[in-house]
Amino acid sequence: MGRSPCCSKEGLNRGAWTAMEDRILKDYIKIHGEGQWRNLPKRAGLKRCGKSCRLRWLNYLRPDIKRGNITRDEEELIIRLHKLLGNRWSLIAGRLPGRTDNEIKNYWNTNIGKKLQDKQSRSLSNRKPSNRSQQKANPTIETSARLPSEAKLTSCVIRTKATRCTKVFINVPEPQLEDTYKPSVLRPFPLPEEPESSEFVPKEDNDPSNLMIDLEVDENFLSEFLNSEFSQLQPSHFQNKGDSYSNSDTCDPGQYSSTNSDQSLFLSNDMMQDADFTSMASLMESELDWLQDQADPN
DNA sequence: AAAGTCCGCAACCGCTATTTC
DNA sequence: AGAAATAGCGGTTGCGGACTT
Repeated sequence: MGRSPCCSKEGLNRGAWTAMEDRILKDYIKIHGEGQWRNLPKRAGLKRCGKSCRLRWLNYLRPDIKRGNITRDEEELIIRLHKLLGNRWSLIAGRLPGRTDNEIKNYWNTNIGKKLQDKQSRSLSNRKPSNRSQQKANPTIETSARLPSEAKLTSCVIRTKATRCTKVFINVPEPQLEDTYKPSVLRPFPLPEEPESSEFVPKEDNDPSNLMIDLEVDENFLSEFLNSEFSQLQPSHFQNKGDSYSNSDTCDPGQYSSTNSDQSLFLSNDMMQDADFTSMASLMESELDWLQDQADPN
């Protein structure tokens, strides 16, 4: 399906915005509101493409943008949310009022990701001589955009292209009849400050017992999930597409796919003591409770 | 003081999902 | 039904300031 470019690039300004342009855009949106980005530049008299205007507004000019350094609390929240959501920066930003996805993404790439990587490499070198394959096997290394593609395969949440999340993949655990859910298992990968020898022992990703269920999630499910009372969500939000372990849309869990169809929020085997919806909801509810507490202790 | 390097951030790019016609 | 338009997302780039040599 051919698409015309969002704007004709001829005669348009590029690069940093001037104070004048900012003012024009701000004033225009104050009067006419957001939206209609394609037509906005022409109407406002800006020599910018609509996309650029939208980005400038969302990431910089919006009145509710919080400026200033990311606090320690915010950083911790970002780390937690990133463990839960992967590189879904807009979802993470949604839990941090006043922060933009771009800001969080940049912060992650320049600060947190680097810290985690340093910690990781230090702990690896303390244990054994550095070994690429060992580093690759450790899921706590979340790679930044600038890392080579090989390194990206180490991540537990793989999204090679910008897509909206419409599916949830769950590893079905082996039957553990007596096990009941323990909140601690919700954090499948040790936090940076947690010792590696916690009770969590990652399973081999290519363990064939890790069946995957491709759950089709209805519209905006994840946002709903994050913003709603979990008790109000119904199992009907999911439609089991069946055994997708061998589904061509998915991939061998040990060789995370880099195809377009990979839109998974990956919940590891150890996050799930039970594969049914109730357990999944309670798992996420518990984690979100914790996050809520951090964001708003009252 | 000048040149080179590093790093953070804003902006851009290419893509998909959704909506509209 | 399907093409086009629009909105939104995450990855990547490049500018400019800070720092080092």
